[in-house]
Amino acid sequence: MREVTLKQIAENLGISITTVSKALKNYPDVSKSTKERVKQEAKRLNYKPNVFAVNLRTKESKTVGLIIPEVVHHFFSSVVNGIIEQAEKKGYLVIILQSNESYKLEKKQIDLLIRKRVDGVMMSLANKSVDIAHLKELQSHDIPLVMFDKISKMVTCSKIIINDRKAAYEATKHLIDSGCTKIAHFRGALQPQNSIDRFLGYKKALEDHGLTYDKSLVYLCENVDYEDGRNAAIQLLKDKKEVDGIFAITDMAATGAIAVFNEKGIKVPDDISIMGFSNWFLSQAITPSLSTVDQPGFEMGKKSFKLLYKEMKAKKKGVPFEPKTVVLDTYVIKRNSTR
Amino acid sequence: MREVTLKQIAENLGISITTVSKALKNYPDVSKSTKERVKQEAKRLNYKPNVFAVNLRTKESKTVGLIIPEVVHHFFSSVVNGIIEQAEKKGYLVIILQSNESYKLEKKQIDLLIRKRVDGVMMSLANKSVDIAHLKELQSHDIPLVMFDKISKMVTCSKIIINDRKAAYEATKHLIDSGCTKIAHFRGALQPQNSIDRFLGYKKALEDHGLTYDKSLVYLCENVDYEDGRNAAIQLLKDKKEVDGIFAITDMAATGAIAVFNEKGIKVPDDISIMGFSNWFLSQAITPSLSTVDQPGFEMGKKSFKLLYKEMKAKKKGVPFEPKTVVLDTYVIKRNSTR
DNA sequence: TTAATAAGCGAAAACGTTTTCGATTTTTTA
DNA sequence: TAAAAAATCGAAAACGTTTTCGCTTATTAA
Repeated sequence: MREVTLKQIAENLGISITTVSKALKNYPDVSKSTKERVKQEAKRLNYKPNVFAVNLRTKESKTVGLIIPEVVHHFFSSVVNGIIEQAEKKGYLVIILQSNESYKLEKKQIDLLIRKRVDGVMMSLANKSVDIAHLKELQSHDIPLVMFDKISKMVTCSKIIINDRKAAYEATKHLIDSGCTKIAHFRGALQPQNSIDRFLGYKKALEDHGLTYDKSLVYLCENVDYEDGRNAAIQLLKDKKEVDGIFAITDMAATGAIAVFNEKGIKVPDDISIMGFSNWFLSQAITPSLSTVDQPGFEMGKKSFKLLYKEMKAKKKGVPFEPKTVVLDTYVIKRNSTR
Repeated sequence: MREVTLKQIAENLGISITTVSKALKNYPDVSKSTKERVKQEAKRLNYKPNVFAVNLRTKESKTVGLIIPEVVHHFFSSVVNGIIEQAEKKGYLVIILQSNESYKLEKKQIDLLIRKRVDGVMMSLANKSVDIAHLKELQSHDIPLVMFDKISKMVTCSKIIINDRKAAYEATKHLIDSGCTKIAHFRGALQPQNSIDRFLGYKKALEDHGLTYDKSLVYLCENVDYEDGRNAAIQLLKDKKEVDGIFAITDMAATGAIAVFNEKGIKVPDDISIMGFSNWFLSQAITPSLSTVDQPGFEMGKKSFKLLYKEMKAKKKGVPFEPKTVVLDTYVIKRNSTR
C-alpha cells in the first residue's frame, strides 16, 4: 500500500507537482477549475501530506516539548491537561518528558528536545536544579521557552506563576481569622523557591496579626508528601505545643496530619484546624474535607501554551518578542478542616 | 547561527558528505583515521543530525502516540509514567492525546497520529467507543497498535489487561471472608466491558459462597466518581437494606460512600465494610484507609510500550508479528475499611 | 494591430540525510 | 610481475514537500 503523494495526484491529473501543491494551499496563481480538480482527486485518494517532508522544508515540527518533574501528580497532570487542550486548538502536539526532580535528567531531556527540533518548550524546574546552563543552551538554539510554577529568576523568558507568598499569607490569615492563635507550619525543603515563599507568607501573616513567630512550631517536610505530613503531626503531638492550627505546605502533608489526628481521636477542626495548599482532588474527598488554597494548574497550563504560541508566532514572523510574567490568582477554599 | 550539517563537516575536512555520514555511523568502508577526524570535527561543531531529514529518509519518526480518556486520573497518569519511562529507554518520544471519553474525539486523535506518521500507537478506549472503524484505519496504514485496560475484542492487536471479573470476584470474596453477608455493589455504566466484568465477578462470588444475589442491592454510579459514590450511599441509607458490605467499582465511588458514612456517624468497617477498586493514591490517605484491589497502571504502561516496541521492530525487519494478550496480576489490599 | 499586463502553469532548486553502486587505490596472492 | 582481492572513497539518486522565477498564453489598453 503506497502512500499517496503530490506526485501521484499530479500524474493522475496530468499536471505538475508544483500546481498540485499550490492548488491545495490555495495559491492565487492557480485557476479555480484546477483547484477544484486537484482537491477532489486529493480527497478521493485520501491524500495526507507527508509531515516529514513538510518539516524538513518548513523547518518546523508543529510540536512542542513539556518537561515536568512527574506526571503522576494532581497539580502537574492538571497543567498537562491545560497545555494539551490549548495546543490542540492551534494544531500542535505535545511531547511530555519527566525530570524526576533531577537536574541531570532535566538536562538530558532538554537535549533530547533540541535534537528533536521542537518549536518550543514549556517546563517547570526540578527541585534540585540550580544551574541553568541547559536552559541557556535551549535559548542559544533559538527555541522559545516558557517556565511555569517552579521558575528560575536567572533566565529571561515568559513565566506563569502564582504568588506563593501571598497565597500562603492568606491561608495563614484564614486560620487566624477563624480564631487560631498558635499556628504551626509544615514547611518544605529550602530548594524550590516556592517552599521558601510559602514559609515567608506564613511568617508575615503571623507578624501582621500580632502573633509571635515561634521557630519551634515549624516542622520540616522534606518531600512534602503524605508520609512527611504524618511524621510531622506525630512529632508535633509528642512536643505537646498546644497548637490550635497548622498551615501545611501541600494538601498531601495536610492529609497525612489529618489521618494522624483522626487515628488519635483529636478532633479537626474543633481541637485543631488545618489548612492545605493546592486544592488537589483528594482534599474534598477526605474527612473532614480540607480547607486549602486553590492552585490553578489547568489555567497555568493553558496560559503557558498561549504565551509560548505567541512567542513562536513572533519568531516565525521575525518580529521581536518581549517575555511576559503572568501571576495567576489564588484563593482560599473554606472546607471542614477549619472553623 | 546556522545549524551544523554534514555538508559543513565535509567541507571543513575536504571530503564528501557521503563519507562523513558513513563515518559517523561506523560504516566498515571508512578508514579508521577518517572516522576519527570526522567524529572529532562533529564533536567540535556540536553537530546534531537533522531529525526532519532523517525522518524523511528513513520513514520513521521514533515517536509513538498515546491516547487515553484523560490524564488527570491516577490510573492513567500511572500508565503514562510507565510508558514514558520505557519509551525513553529505547529512544522513543511519546505524544499524548486525550479522548475525553468521546468517540468522535478519539477518531480525530487517531487521524492526527496517522498524519504525524508516528511509528506506533497505544490506547485505552473511550467509554463511548463502540465503532472501531478508526482503529481499522490505523491498521490499514500499517501502524502497530497496542490496547490496554479498555480494549475492544473486535480488533486484532496486542492487549494488556487485567482480569476484571476475577479481581472483582476476589474483592467480593474478601468481604465475604471478613464476615459480610449482605453485600451491595456500586456498579458502573453498561458501556466499558470492565464495568460489566466487575459486576459479574461480584455476582459470581456471591453465588459461589451461598449468598443470594439481590438486584435491589446494586446501585448505579454512571460516572464512577466521588459524587456518584456519595449519592449511591445516601440512597442506600434511605433504602434501609441492612447492608453490611459494599463493593464499589472504583476507589472514588468508595471514597464518596465513606465520606457519607463518616458524616452520618456510621462506623466503617464496624457497621459496614467497604471495598474499592484500583488502589489509587487517595485510598491510603482517607480515614479509614480503603481496602481495595491493586490495578497496576505503571506496569501496564511499561508492558504496553514493550509490546509495541517488539511489534515495531518486527515490522521494520519485515518479519511477521503475532499479537499477544497479556493479563496482569491484581491482588487484594487489605486496609481499614474492611474487617 | 501592437504593446503592455494579467493569468496560469511548470522547471528546478532546496531542505539534510541515507544508501547503492561504481570508481579508484592499495594490498595480497600466485 | 601480473592478476585478484580488499580497502577506501564519492557521485548521485531518493525521500516529498515548498517556493522562486521564468515561460507561455490570454486579456486588456493604447
